[in-house]
Amino acid sequence: MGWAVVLGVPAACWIERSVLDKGGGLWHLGPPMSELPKAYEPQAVEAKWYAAWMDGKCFEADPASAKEGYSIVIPPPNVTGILHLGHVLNNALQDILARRARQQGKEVLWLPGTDHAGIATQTKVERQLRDEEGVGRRDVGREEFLKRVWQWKEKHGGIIIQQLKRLGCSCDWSRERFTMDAAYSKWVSQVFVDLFKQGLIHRGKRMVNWCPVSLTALSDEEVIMTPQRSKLYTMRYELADAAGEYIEISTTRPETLMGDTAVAVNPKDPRYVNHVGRKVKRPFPPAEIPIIADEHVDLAFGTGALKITPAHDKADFEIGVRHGLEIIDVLHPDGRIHCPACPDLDGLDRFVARKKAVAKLEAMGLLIKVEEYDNNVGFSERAHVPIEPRISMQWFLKYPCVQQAADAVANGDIKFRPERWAKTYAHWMENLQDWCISRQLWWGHQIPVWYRKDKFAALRDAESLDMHDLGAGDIHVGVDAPADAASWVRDEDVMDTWFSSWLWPFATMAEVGEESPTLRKFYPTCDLVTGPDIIFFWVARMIMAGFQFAGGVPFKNVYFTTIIRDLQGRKMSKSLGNSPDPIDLMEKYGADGLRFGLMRIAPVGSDVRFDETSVEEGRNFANKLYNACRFRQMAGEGNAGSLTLPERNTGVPPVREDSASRLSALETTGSKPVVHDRQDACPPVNPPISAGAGAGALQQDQLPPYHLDIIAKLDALAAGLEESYAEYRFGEIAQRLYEFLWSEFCDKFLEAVKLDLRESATPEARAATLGTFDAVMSRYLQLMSPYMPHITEELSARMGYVREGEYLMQQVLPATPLLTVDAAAAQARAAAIYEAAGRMRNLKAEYKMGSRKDVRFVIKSAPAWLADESKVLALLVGAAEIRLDSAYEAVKGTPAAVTPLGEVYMPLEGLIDVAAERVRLSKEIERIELEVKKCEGKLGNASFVERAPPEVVVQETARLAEWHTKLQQLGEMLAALT
RNA sequence: GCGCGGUUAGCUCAGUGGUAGAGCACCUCCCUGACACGGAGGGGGUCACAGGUUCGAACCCUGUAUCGCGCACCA
Repeated sequence: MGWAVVLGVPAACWIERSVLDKGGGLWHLGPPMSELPKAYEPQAVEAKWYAAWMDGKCFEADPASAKEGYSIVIPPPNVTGILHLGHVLNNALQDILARRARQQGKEVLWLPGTDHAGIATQTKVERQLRDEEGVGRRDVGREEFLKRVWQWKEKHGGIIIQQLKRLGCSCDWSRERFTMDAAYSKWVSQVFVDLFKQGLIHRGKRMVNWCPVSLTALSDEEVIMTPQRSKLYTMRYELADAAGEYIEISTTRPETLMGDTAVAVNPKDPRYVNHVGRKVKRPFPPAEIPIIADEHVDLAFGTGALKITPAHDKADFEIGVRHGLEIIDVLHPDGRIHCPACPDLDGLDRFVARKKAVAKLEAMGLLIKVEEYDNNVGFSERAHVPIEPRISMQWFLKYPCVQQAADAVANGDIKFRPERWAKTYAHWMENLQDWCISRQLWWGHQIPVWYRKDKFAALRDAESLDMHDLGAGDIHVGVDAPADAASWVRDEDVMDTWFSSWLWPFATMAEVGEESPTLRKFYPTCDLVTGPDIIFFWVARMIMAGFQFAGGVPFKNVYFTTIIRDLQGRKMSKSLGNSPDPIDLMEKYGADGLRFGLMRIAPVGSDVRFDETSVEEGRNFANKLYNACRFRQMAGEGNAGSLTLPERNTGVPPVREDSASRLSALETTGSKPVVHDRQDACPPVNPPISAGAGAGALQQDQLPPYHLDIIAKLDALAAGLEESYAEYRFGEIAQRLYEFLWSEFCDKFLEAVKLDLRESATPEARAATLGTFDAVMSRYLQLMSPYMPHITEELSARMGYVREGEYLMQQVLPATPLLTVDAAAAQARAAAIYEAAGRMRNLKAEYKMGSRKDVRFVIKSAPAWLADESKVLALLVGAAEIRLDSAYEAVKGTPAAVTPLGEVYMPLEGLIDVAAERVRLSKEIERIELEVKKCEGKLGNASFVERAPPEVVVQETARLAEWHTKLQQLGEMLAALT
């Protein structure tokens, strides 16, 4: 029984069975089929192998291993997240790195997990609460609300983890972490306490970015500056001491004028030298406010006079502090106006109030003009509404280890790729502002600070009270609550989500205070793969935390991915609906196809425009690979033993029991293969074609040129990949893999050796060819494996390149080249033949015989060795015969070409029915003459030339020229026939 | 305003001083025993523009245009 029969069961069929029968039991063949499916069907194969890898614990990292460690921590996706193409790119890259490291014999830890995503998650659950129960979070209370969030997380959270598995990610899932895990939370508190004790964390009233929808403070990084088309209002305030005299002021925010406590001008402004120190009348609520002089005011902008609203603008606040101005807050936290003195505005939304305030000014005759104006407005990253600068009591962190962190990147201890991001990083590090780490949310790590109950109310009410005003006995900062908890009350705020994320590389590997073997083995991590958009949010902060808490850099290399855009160059986003669902793409093209397609385009250049056709290419490539192997199966067993059915179903696809014999296809028949221990650091997947095995073994120097050529090219591929990996050039790797398989292996080698697999071939030729195929393909599949893990595993198993119970993904890549002899001469011959074949096919096509098989060629002055290869050449060219004849005298007009193999002639006689061909040519000529007439008629028509668009005329002219050329060619061919 | 990146075939993109490339799309022929998710052949580019360096420039330098991104300002 041969392979064709075993593999005759459609993949999907036996996979289903194997899944159903997964506990063991006999595996039976379905109804016999004649052939493997022609097209590769990835879905079931991918699911099957992922399950097998998990069963085999292939992804689990052993800190006790003697092997060199290699580690990556995943950038934890939001627990609410749904997989998008950015995730796919990012995680496919990490998977490639992890799988490649395993092939290099390293002990690999790819540590996965999710992020609790404070605002995003809380918002989601709040919305659900509102939709389903019609209540807000305050209605249910903090404790109950948090219970709901956890419930939601257990039920819906982590969808993205399942999706990453679908993609084939080889994470050590036994170590999955969540930023709200108890152990992780302890780290967060501990870090807060430590930093507090060092005096780096403090609490105070400051101007922060306030999100009126989420009702929380945001860090500067969470504010997105967005260009807006706004209006610039110019109004006038009357001078208090000179009725009828005004000062003109421009503003974009008239709705905050109730909070104005001054008007500022530049001290150098000649227009206003006489104004400084006087007072103007604020229109509503009526008040007299001073005109002050401050350097900050730009003389050139607007009227040169600036209204100062210290409560609602960062710059105004600073001016207010400098001049000791009163701070009047006229906004509620949710963005509504708070101004009882103006009842008509009080309680209105800020944007509604703006219109009303303008109307009021106009009615009072104080509005001068309204202009269209483009400016930038800060938007909340999550809630997508304009933020409000707002003064509030918050916790701030002064960043630790800034200099060390900056130096680490500058001096190359941490290497950024592409390197240019180092500059962006350096710039940010030089301009650090304190980090506002408190958030007025419930979902997150609560600030580990307790206040004495009796003092707490005072703290809350007295807005000026700073934490540092509290006596040491009134505040407790610690990981655990104070002993007499009843008399304390905890700070209500939670921490910014990034305040937990920045600990990720080490907090996932060890508990607080734990002597962790994992940390010792795998920290610092080797590579971090992430998007440049979170270089400040996450990367920079992790580096600082690494120095502060883990004694050094958290990673050695950072690979910044590209941003995936749509074909119009827009960012992928849910609201635009331009983001294809990766799961759909995987259903359609397979995870391997998606991975490979993305790898070919995405990791190069800056941004990348995503086009589904690239995924289609990936799918097509997988199919090509599959069919190359299918070809091998159809060619039969060669000198290998016969097939038997696997006795047990292990959840792994059926593999020949004696698959080892395939591994030694060219070794002595009957010799027992060495069985490699799983722990063996370097088991060869497939021994190189033996150069010295026992009787019957083929020597490499006896192989035909095509064989040596492809072996040499495989070695070159392996070496090339080594270089590309060293430079993280993932697109280049994909391209090299693609070209080898398609252009070299399939288009050349496979075509050249087909004769060796025909019935008529000698057993030796057949054995040599199958052996070469297996040697090259087995190693190629291994090289391919990090990019397309599923199909390569499948094919390696089916082809018997990997023993039952073992996995390709665990095999170490052999360092030795396959080639053991000098192949330069053979490669030169192969190259000459391939090139000559191309030239000869050109000739055929030129004479419109591209698809005919009865063409005969004569080669004059051919090298002697070509005699052995002329049949192969004939096959490559698609010729009936290739004659080597040094004495050949070509008839005049015989088509000819110069090739590396000598002059090649393509005599036409006997090829075609001359009479019929003449008729055909004559008819063709007639047809074209007609076209020419049409063309000429058109171009001769004055009104066409004048009225038609110029490009159409040009096109028509070009067409005419083409017809003329063609006509001449056909004429020559006709002449050659007579 | 400062900085970074891009501009190469119809499209998406490679290409670090030596004859302009790939895939897709297009045209012609072919369902030939691995593959039509395929094979053979073909057309198509003033490498954004202008200077410069060089024997030689898509590539190095200078400037311009244009698109995108980041930072700062924005009354």
